[in-house]
Amino acid sequence: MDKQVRTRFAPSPTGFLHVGGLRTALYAYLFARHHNGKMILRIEDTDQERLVEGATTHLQEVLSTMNIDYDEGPDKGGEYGPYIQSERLEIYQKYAKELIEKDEAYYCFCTKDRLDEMRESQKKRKVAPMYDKHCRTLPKEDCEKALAASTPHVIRQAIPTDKTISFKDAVRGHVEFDSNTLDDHVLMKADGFPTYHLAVVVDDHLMEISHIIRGEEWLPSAPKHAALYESFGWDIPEFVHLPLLLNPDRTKLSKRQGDVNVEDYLAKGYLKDAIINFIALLGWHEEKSDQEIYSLQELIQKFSLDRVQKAGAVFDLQKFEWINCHYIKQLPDEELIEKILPHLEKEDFWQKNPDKTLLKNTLTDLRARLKTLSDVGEAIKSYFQVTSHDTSIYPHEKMKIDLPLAKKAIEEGLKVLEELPEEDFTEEKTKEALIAHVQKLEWKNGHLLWPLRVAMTGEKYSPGVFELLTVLGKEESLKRLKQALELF
RNA sequence: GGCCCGUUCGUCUAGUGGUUAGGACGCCAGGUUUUCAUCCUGGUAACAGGAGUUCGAUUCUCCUACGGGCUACCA
Repeated sequence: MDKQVRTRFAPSPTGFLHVGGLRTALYAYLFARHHNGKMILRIEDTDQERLVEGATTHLQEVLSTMNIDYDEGPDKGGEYGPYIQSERLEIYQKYAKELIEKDEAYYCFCTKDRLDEMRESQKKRKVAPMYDKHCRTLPKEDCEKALAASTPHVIRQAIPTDKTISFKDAVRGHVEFDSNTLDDHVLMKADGFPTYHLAVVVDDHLMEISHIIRGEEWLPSAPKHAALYESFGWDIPEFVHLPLLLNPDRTKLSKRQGDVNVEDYLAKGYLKDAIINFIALLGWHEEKSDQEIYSLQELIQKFSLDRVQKAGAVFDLQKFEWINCHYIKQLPDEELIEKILPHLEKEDFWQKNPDKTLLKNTLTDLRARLKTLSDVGEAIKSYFQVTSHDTSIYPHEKMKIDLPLAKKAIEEGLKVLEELPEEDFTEEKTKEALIAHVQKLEWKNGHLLWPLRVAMTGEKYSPGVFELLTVLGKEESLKRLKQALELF
């Protein structure tokens, strides 16, 4: 790469960060870092109506928590600023004027009514709805008169006629369009703001962006941008149109079919490393490799544009959960506890009994149970409380045990456990002792273990007897068993 | 309707002019812990269709089908 690599992520501040946006940002970041280049954050707020207050700050925060550490942007500064488009209006106006002078753009005074009518009739005749270029041939005098009278107007791009516009896309190769199918779309709106098409081209050029990495939904407007570069006489950066992220039904990923915001997943307790890992693999994969787990550093080292997939990728929650599980299992004790605490604080049982020692004892079992951090309550509540004593659980079909027998089992268990010293409340020792007793009684394991487990938790599903005994310790275990005995 | 893009197991993907088309998630079965979760073992499952090039195409070319995206003074 002879020129310095400069990529940008250019969201509009209209709300939360979409996972598709995160992937675009991630790829821009990975590519820039891989080539020792720069990544820029640029805020595209040219649509005043869709602005959401605080969205820019929020965007910056989320990127930062995801460790996507861009080099230039509204909050970081840089030599190519300002990085917020609403602060660059004079720049766009200047370049729009230049296009007018070059006859590459023209003033348009058409009213909304006229345009609506025109489109309506085009639809009726089943022709492509496009601007009819009415003002493109407006006599100069009329145009000047209208301008002098301050008639509301826009500036439209004068798309060349009868031309093939082609460009190279890093993912798709050579792409070409017939210029006659391209609309003379608006470059400058009546409110003095540019549209995306003008702003993006001007800014990418001025900010010396080398690779335009964005979603595939932009591919149809890329030829217009290419034409604009040509009108200005500028070099065209490399286009990189990423395949779309998809719903399970293969439409463009959207709400209604699940969460799409990064902050939703963060809040649910998906780890950021897991999110990055999962998102990165949606549309990119290392050559000749089966690897599934990648750190951010590893991604930077291995990422390349030519391994980007052409087809869209379904956002598959199950695989996402699996990756998240993987990362949770690898978390060291201290970190796991730290991450889990905020989710635990919502739980009744924790508010009543915030026993950190007990929590620590559950960690091994907890790692096997968590899909997301927010599952923590469900996963360990039986260690903290006896939630219910549903006696209907005891006469269980499979176990062929009825209530009197269950009671007897608890008594037998108690006998053994009372004699076991506190320090022998480990998985191995409790198992040894209880199984030996089962053999002595000539029972089946389940006849003793099942009632003990339910007695200690009051639940149909819970951790195993030996785990419970180990985590709870002698005192608490015996207390619970005796309690159960009274209840039944 | 028009324009553009795409198509390997259900999903994410690896791969090659000659392969038993590989892995992961999921699912199913078995094992461990007589619950659940974890863990281990095994299994299920794909080159959209047609034509051409070729001794041979999943791989190269074309066509068709299907899917998707775009089609605003939104981005």
